[in-house]
Amino acid sequence: MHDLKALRADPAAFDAALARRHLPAVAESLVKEDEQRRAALAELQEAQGQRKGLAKEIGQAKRKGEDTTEIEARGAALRDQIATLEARANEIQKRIDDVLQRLPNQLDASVPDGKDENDNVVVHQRGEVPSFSFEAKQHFELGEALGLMDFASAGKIAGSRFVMLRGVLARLERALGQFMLDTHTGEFGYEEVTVPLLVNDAAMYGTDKLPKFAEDSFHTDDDRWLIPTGEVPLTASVMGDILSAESLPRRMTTLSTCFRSEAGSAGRDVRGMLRQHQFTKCELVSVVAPEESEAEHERMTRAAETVLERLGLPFRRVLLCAGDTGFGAAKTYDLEAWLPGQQAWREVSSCSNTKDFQARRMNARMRKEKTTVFVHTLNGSGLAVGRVMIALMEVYQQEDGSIIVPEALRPYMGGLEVIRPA
RNA sequence: GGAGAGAUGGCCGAGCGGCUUAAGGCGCACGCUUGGAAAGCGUGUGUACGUUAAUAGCGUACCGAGGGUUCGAAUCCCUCUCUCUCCGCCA
Repeated sequence: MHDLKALRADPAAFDAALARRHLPAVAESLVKEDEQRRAALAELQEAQGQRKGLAKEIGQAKRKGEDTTEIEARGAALRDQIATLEARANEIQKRIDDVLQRLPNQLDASVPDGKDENDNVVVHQRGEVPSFSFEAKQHFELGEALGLMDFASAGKIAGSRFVMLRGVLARLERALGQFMLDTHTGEFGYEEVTVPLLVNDAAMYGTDKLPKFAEDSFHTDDDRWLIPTGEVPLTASVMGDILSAESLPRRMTTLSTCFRSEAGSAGRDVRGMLRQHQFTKCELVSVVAPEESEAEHERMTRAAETVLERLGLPFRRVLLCAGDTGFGAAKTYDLEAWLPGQQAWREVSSCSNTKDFQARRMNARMRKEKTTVFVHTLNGSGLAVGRVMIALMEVYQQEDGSIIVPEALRPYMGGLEVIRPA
């Protein structure tokens, strides 16, 4: 959501921000609507004041036993007038909100211009891209050969874009999730939280998944949504709150299942478990004072990177350009792991600073001196468990199709060092 | 799923059509008092929008949420949400 007062104060800046997103200007028409809104509001408040006065007069007159027929008639007329004024003010407000709700967040000054992912900027790369003396396989070839990655059964019972992991591969996924949680809670001060996987409209709207991205998520018969990411329940948990300055920063992490309808990605990544309707992700969310969010963004991204480093997976940090930055984000770093089988860098984390964009939508504030200010919210994957597993399988694969378990994970795997065919 | 009770300011709690500008208490802040503290006394104590240079004033709205009745609603009516008690079912 956007600040109407800021728009009014500097319409040109508002349009300039939209232009960076390659969107048309709207400030002029919004400023006009806002003038109408305020005029209507002034009229309404004037009439409400009159109603208050009249009601008081009638009350006093009745107590004295005087006849109030005449004033009551004036009151009745006023009531109708107020109803009309109220309807008009609401209608203008709704028109403004409908436009504002659908406008993306303003980009941070440090975000590079650009059209799509080709204009993203690689910030740094960590770890060596491995070379193989044989032809590296893709994760699904490895997994199916091991007999531990079962797409056929999943397809039978659920459809495409689902998988059943078996045996030590199922355990590997579990191990990765535990390892991520332990790292973030133990070393980075995140509070572990288990969350509802079904949420209401308000939570989805507050985390900017509605109204624009309704078709990307699954909706239930009883009017709830399957969470597309743990970000939704974690962030929306402070919805409507006024937080004390001492309670910030608030850092939360959850290991949750996520659900995506993947409408509109037909034909993309159809093979394997890169893009599923259901996947596990360790999510990081921070709620911080406005002046802290930039530093928090770096800190959060470092937390996510640390997991990749411990697992010995080569990755790079990418700063998304203007055209590739998501709707709610002011600035986003993606972490991309190297997939030897695919010979490609693939996203395993996306860390965003939304600044006050979500906070405004869900009305989450903090106390500051005599007043309140909107908090800043950040979210990042720390990390996408399924995709990290894919990277791990491909990076640690051996010529015979076995997979070496990275040292950091062995305590979580009962000491297992190599995954071999079942 | 069935039956019942409830939701009021940071917290407790009264109010159940107009004298509410939401009583009273607790907490908190500031001041007085004191050698110092406690106690005591006094004053203040929410959010949003509008107006404004202003986080000063002034105005409007807000008693779980949304509708309705009325000249007037915390108070009456309807719908919904959540909490509690009991019953049923159940991992």
